[in-house]
Amino acid sequence: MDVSVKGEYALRAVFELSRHGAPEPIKIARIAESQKIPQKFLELILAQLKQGGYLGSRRGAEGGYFLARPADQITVGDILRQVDGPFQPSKRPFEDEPADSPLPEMWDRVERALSCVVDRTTFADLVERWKQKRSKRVLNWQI
Amino acid sequence: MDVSVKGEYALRAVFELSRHGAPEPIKIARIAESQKIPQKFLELILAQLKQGGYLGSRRGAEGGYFLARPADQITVGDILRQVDGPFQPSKRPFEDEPADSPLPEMWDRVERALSCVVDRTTFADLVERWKQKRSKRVLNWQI
DNA sequence: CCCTATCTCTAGTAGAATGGTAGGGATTGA
DNA sequence: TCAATCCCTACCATTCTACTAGAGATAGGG
Repeated sequence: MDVSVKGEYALRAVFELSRHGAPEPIKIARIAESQKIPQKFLELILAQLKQGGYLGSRRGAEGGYFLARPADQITVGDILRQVDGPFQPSKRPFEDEPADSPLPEMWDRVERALSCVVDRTTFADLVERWKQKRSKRVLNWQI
Repeated sequence: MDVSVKGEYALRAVFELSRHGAPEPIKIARIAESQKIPQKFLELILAQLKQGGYLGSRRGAEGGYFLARPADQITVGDILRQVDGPFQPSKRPFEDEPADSPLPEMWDRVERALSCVVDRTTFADLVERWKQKRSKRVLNWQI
């Protein structure tokens, strides 16, 4: 019931792109540095996210990655599912399980609860919260 | 974001004990058979659950396992945490993460959402639902 | 008091997943 | 052209998962 490091890296990378907002691409190296992700590993992750249609890229000098659609149309759940695969709490039918087991119904509830958070949180939301946190820190700093 | 087979087995085993309800112990072999769990694997799981204080056991002939406390005082979350370890969605502090990242807060929300299901569902609840399902089936069968 | 059914404890293990690394090849902007 | 960048394939060490094996401890029945 935990998220892989890869998943966390993917979220951080997409957050970095969302936060920047600008249309010009950002280099892998810069994302890797500012989010402390091993660069070569990040390359694989970003390729996977591009493959899923969430990111676009440009190669050559001054190339880099950018969001393929607005930040408010990409959810945390999208990204996690893309890199870690679908997260069913338990393998769905679970062969040879007694037919009247109450567990599948519970797994449904778990999945819905999870979905309520990850499929409703967009990267625009995350950026919003990050900005709020930031302005608070500056406020404290001024006092 | 999924539960191990071991976790699922543990839940099924405790459900089996809860469903039976009686104070006399139930044999590993019987649980293994009725819930389709490899017996030797189940032995390890049950030992772990006993170690956690959720089950008790008696050895020798006519021995077996039983609930160490009433089914309405054991939650799904208890059992999952005992066998799979604490499920933090992401490794808590996550070293070298930018301090103002909005992700930790989101992981908190995920954890709370998860907790709302697994820590509020007791085995008494599961047995209750199982009975309802069962009586419905019988009803259909009679028609 | 013995014998057998049961739990208990320690190891081992094949296969998959995780979290990377290495090294070059393809493109593009200047 | 050339240098910076993404792209692609392969590899690899370690850990985790889902078991299996086998012997030991113990309690009830006869």
